[in-house]
Amino acid sequence: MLKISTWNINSVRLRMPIIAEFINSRSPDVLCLQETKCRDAEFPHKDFHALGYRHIVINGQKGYHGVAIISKKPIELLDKRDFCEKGDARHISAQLNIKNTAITIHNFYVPAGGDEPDVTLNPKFAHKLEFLDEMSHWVRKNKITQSPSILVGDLNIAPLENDVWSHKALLKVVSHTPIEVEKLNAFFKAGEWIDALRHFIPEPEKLYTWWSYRAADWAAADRGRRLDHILVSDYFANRLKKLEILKEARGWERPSDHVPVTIELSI
DNA sequence: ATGGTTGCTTGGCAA
Repeated sequence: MLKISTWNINSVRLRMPIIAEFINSRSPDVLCLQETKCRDAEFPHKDFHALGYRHIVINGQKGYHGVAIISKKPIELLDKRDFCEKGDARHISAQLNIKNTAITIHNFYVPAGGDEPDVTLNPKFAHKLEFLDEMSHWVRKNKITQSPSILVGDLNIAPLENDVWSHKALLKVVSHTPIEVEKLNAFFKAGEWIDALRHFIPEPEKLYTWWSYRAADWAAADRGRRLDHILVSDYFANRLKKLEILKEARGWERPSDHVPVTIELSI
């Protein structure tokens, strides 16, 4: 079995106590983090080593973005791809070998896209759409899904109607606009990815991984969105065994606004 | 319709 988790941590240094809490209770083989928000030299390697994770690859930058793959078993760094050539730390990939099977793990932090869903008024929204187009091109050109591949991360889009608390209320809110959903679906199609979360919990059940910091009472309002995703290539179609979306982590001490998502795969 | 919070860093952005 392979147990892999993804979590937008919103500052890895600040969140180390709850990362330890998560690791001690769930103990994934591989933990993928987004929004680490520190330079590579500032990454808390020692804390992860002490928790039993000695194999770490990181793509960090000062203050913004940043992704990491943290593993109990040896992993090999494959790539840190600069989508849209902006120098942002939004992707890292690594290879994990289990029982003579080479598994590629891609960890993404897709641009949030700002507040205004208009490419002419908002360059951040244009960047987000361009980033998604480039992802589709990349997955097709490099035949990413023709070998055993797992893609995780904060894709900053909730594609399905029940991936948000109100489809109608969010149609003009960045993360759920039709153009973003169309681009993300094009990416899904380009790789023939399997949506692992919806494999376990199909529509029309509501499914969220993020709750805003701005709600007075996030749990009572429960106005969430499914922004975090795990996609697997065809190799894993009959190997998906278990899913956990750890909603309670949103209520932990000094939480991230995202919660950890974990799947188990048989290899 | 608007404002609400958090993190990085100390003045505003970005989310």
